[in-house]
Amino acid sequence: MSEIEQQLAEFNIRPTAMRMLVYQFIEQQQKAVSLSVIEDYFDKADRTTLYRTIKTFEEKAVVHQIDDGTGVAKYALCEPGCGCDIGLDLHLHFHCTHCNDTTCLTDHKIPKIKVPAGYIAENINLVVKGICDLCNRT
Amino acid sequence: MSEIEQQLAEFNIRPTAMRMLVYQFIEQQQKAVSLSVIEDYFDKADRTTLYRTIKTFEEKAVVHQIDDGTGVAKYALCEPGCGCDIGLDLHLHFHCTHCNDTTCLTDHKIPKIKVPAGYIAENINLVVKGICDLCNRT
DNA sequence: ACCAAAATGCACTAGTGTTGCAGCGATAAT
DNA sequence: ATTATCGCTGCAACACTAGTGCATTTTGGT
Repeated sequence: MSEIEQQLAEFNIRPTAMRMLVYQFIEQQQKAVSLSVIEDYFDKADRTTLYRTIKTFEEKAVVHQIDDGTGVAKYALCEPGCGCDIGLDLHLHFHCTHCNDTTCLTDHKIPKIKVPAGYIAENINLVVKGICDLCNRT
Repeated sequence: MSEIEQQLAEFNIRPTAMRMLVYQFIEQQQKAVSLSVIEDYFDKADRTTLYRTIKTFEEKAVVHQIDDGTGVAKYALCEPGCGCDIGLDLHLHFHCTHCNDTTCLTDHKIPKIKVPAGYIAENINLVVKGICDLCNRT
């Protein structure tokens, strides 16, 4: 039983070949990936399969969806303390307007936000836009 | 010269009938509106015209685009100190997951966010999701 | 009134997200 | 081992949003 197989099993996901490959691919990336990127990489596989694979991962809190304002959903692996398993996604994301990459800043937590009386805050999405480390140096 | 005509003139926008109507409509809303909502309201007008009207408003910093995570762009009037005129959009937005409405919380500013060394933060998008005042009371 | 420029309307394209359905393979029950 | 079942996969199709090119109309300036 491979390592990836074990990890998927922990999330109660049946470890099919496709799922293991997709998991491995997302794991290798240092950034959040969109569905189209995954499609391009696995050009043999069907769009729908990849779509549903991601949906499954999302439901089981393997990955979380990131909306960086570009209009396309991106996904990144959840990490311990990520909060995704309890429906929260309280770390912030950085979107580089130069290379268009989006990364999780897991160790930078979102500060406490006050909302007006009568409002109930359940979740927070915070995306910082700017120039990333890599683009800044070149 | 009507009041709306004057306001558009201040932004260097030629006050056509269509634009004045759209401006008036957005102004009347207490929430951010999507393009489809505007289309439904002005069912006589062409989609493209409304689309380009909004684009013009956005370029001239009359309205700002809001990405609340629903996948469709919404728009709301800019206000003094909104920051849109200098490319910043530093107030936060509230998206009600119950009624799907998104509102500007203009008087609630975004706290200072720290980013890792090497990163340059240029703009911040902060959307709080939850239950709004109105939905909470009913 | 006339002309140039801008605004409008129509047609069309592209991309993303989503669903229904049929086939196939793995798994479980007999 | 055979069969029944369930879930995964692939194909096709649809809905919606965003965007573009071009012809036509409207607008503002002279």
